[in-house]
Amino acid sequence: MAGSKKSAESTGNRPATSSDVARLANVSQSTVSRVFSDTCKLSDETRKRVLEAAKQLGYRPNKIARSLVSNRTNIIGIIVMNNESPFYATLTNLMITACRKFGFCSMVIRQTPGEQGIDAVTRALDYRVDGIVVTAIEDSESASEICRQSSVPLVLLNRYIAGAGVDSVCCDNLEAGSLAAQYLLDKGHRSIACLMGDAAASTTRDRLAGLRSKAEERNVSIDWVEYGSYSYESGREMCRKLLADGKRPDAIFCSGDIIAFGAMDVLRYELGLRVPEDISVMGFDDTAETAWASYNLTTMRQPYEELVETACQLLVRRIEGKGSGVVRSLHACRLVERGSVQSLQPE
Amino acid sequence: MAGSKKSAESTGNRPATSSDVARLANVSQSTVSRVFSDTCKLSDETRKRVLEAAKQLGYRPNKIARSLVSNRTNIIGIIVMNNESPFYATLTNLMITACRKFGFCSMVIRQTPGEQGIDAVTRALDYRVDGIVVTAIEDSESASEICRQSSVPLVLLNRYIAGAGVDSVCCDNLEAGSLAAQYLLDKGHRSIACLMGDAAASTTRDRLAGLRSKAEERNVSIDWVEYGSYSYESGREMCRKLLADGKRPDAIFCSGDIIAFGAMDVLRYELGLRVPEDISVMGFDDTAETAWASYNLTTMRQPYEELVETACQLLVRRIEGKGSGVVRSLHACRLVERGSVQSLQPE
DNA sequence: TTGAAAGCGCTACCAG
DNA sequence: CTGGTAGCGCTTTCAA
Repeated sequence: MAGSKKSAESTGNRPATSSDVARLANVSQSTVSRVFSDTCKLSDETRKRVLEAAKQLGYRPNKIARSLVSNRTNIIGIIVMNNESPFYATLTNLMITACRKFGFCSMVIRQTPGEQGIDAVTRALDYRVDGIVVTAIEDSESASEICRQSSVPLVLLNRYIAGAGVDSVCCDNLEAGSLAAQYLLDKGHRSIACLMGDAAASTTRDRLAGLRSKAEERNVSIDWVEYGSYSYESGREMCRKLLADGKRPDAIFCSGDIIAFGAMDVLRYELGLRVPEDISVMGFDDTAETAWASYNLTTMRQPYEELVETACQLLVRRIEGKGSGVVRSLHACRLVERGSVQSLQPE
Repeated sequence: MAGSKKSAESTGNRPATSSDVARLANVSQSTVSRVFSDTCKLSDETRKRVLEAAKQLGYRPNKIARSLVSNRTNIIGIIVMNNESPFYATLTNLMITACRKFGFCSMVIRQTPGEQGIDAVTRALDYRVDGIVVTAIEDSESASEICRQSSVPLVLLNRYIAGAGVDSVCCDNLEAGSLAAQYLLDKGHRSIACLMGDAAASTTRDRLAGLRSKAEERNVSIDWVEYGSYSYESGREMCRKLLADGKRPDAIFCSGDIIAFGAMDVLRYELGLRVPEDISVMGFDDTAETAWASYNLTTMRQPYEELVETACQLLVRRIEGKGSGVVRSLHACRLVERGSVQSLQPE
């Protein structure tokens, strides 16, 4: 149709291609390509002419076409699930920012409730993403398997799989749990209840294990443990259930801040208890809301930036073919003391 | 190197291509393509053979290659900025889900602080996304201009540009503001202060305008208005500033829930005032935290799902080349009455 | 330093 | 219903 008029300053309505630019600048298409891929050996004169023509036509290289031949999309797949929680939302946002910093775009894939983890990964793989980051996901094993088959690097963020050959980056939940226990114990708390998220997650298990071992080291046993999920509602329910049994711990350790918020609200507004005067509450993650005056929650801070930066760096190194054995990168948490834990010491 | 062995059950380490499958199934490459693009006219026999071969090789069509020829990536660019706020995080998550429902993947692009809005859009355009959704962005005009030039559909979500020829989907902020005023007035409040987010945003302006016009209709003037941004900290600061001036309104209307949280916390924990007994607070958006017992915030609910669904539908229709003039889709908000507004009526 | 030509993996057209 | 063939817009040899 309108295709015959090829002498063109204008390219009709379709985006200009390198050939269009070449024609206008009176050079070969290869030369145009070279200008935009910085394969430096070009005369200034030619480069200038090309750049001018490109500008005139509003030319920008088509990354899809580039990807096809270079076998690199410069896209990182970010696979998420429970993104409603502030913790994961933050992690995802930071991850997108970090990817950008390393020159990558982010394809965010949410694993839908009914969906297998492997299907979410496959959707990313279909676009030939250069690498994949997984935060929460069900069935990470098969996900990692399919990535290996496609030889696409995968890193687990805030998760790990024992024994599996997958790179992972998390905080040292074991140590953090232990630190939390130590803090609570030092403050004189002896009966400590635990409100835990998803029992299947490595993070949940490690936090409890760390807490427990430190407590036992000090001859305190952790007898009251509830499991639920990382959500406000679950925090409420677990708290209700705990207290309904007539248990009255000195302190409640929650494996996530959002659980702590739910618990605190039940304690204060359903049971009429004061926090921390009547009962202490401790969280985990240090999401933005912890600092809000209504909660003012003492918590273990995850080193967000560090985690994300490391994960991204690791992934990029893999993408560039560097890197050797399986990496399991562990990062220290830090106690952030606010006002939700009472000191029971006579001092 | 290893390229000569083309008889292959295995394709080395690279992903299998349609040609690999064709060879194994003893059909032409075109036939393989047909099987996977559902151009139905194929004998069951052939289809079965192809599918089997594909399975054996772990073949999946390369969407990048498909995109190059079909001129459709099936990717939607989602451009966000202030994604720290729960409201935008929710919107983004829902948008990703909606895109998926319509068969699209999401490339999430965060406009970095120093970056021009147009650059963020350009990054998406470089990947030839089929359409773009913009929530927060600076300088939407030039963004919309470049989309028009590339003839890539754009829809503004929770924003609009007066006069510009851009599709937009938002809630009816004017009406919502008016509804909020009506509610506050009906409850007997006469001196109403406003803590507003970003003064430049159409949403902010409309909410205030709606509130103001309804108030004036009832002979109440709105004299105390602070501007800031949609953040907890800003909420705190505005509230401090408001009350430090010795002003003591009956009620404070906040143009976003997160502002209200900051305000409530200052009222309660810095000024020792009770909400709602001493002063009433009303929010806007209905983010998840509003229902938390600590806040229990009365607010105007944005119809999230409806907004997102509409935006996605609109975008998809544009992508498919349907649709006519500029659409400005407006959606009603609904008052959600919780416990942060006191009735001043003698009743 | 530049140009010509091949080809990335796919769709789509045209024959048969 | 199936195969051959021509590109999509780009990078990358290989020559000149």
